[in-house]
Amino acid sequence: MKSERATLPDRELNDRLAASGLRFTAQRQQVLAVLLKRRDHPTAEEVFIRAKSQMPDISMATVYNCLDALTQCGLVRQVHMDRGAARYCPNMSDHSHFRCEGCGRVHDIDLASEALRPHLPRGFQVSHSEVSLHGLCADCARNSAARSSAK
Amino acid sequence: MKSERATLPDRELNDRLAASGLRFTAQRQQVLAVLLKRRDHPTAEEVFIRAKSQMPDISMATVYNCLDALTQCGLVRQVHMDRGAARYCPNMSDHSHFRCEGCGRVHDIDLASEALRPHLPRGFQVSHSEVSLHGLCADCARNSAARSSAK
DNA sequence: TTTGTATTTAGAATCATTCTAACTCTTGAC
DNA sequence: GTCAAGAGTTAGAATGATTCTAAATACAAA
Repeated sequence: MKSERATLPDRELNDRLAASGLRFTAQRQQVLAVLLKRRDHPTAEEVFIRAKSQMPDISMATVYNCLDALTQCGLVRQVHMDRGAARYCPNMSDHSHFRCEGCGRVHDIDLASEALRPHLPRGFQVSHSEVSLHGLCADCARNSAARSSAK
Repeated sequence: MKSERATLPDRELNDRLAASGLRFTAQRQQVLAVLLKRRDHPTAEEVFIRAKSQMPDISMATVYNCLDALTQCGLVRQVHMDRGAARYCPNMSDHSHFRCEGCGRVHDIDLASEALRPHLPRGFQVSHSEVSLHGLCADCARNSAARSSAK
């Protein structure tokens, strides 16, 4: 899980968009900035709220459009944890996600989906895979252990 | 991935339901029968259509209720592949799913989520995990290879 | 400039799912 | 057996996330 530069230069965004036949726009820049600032896997609605605080006229439809555009050009990934809203992640390395049932946070896990390939039946070709884990993160597990031994 | 008996006796269903404080009903029996008959991971709507052909008065709300009840008492699992409708699987062994982008079928894959545990950071406790794979199944991969070499 | 295309926007539409309230069926107490 | 209480079923309304639509706007190339 290598860390990426905190701020991706606009030039990079521009080039990536152009490579997919998409234009650089202030809204797309803003949405990407939101995702890079706090890498906490926000939902589209959370992205909307954060983006709106900087850019009050942005609309929900545009946030969805921008998230799509950024996903298309390979700067962002959609993450599906529960059955609820999709989340967005700017960490493009091959990794998995863990959602803590205690604090609700989604953690990046260094488990490459590439590692699953050997388990496939002969002849199957994987184009994409997703691993989602649920449980207690280290902090919450410690707290819950402490709580139950205290009573 | 051991195969289960094609028809689970009603007695078993009754016992499992009772163990969760639920009653045996004709609708729950019918919904389970649908899932056991064709183990093709149908959505709630597909279950509804199939159940309705045998039991014309059953409603969608009841199908959801029955699927919940069967999930609760451990006879059925929800499977989440795309962002769309949840699917239902009566294979309770620890396995994963592969959705073929060619034929749309969902295949059971003998990949225990238990196998992922060693990859977790120290202190994390997993209560549940799900692996979903996408690509081409052996049949579709073969067909697509044949098609592209023919042209 | 002009013109064509991409993008943004608000709101309507859609899809899967959950909720609600009325009705029905079971079960257990008498 | 009768009856009340609690489960379960039902249709339809409500919800939440997302996509679609149509009009307005902004760009980019000619």
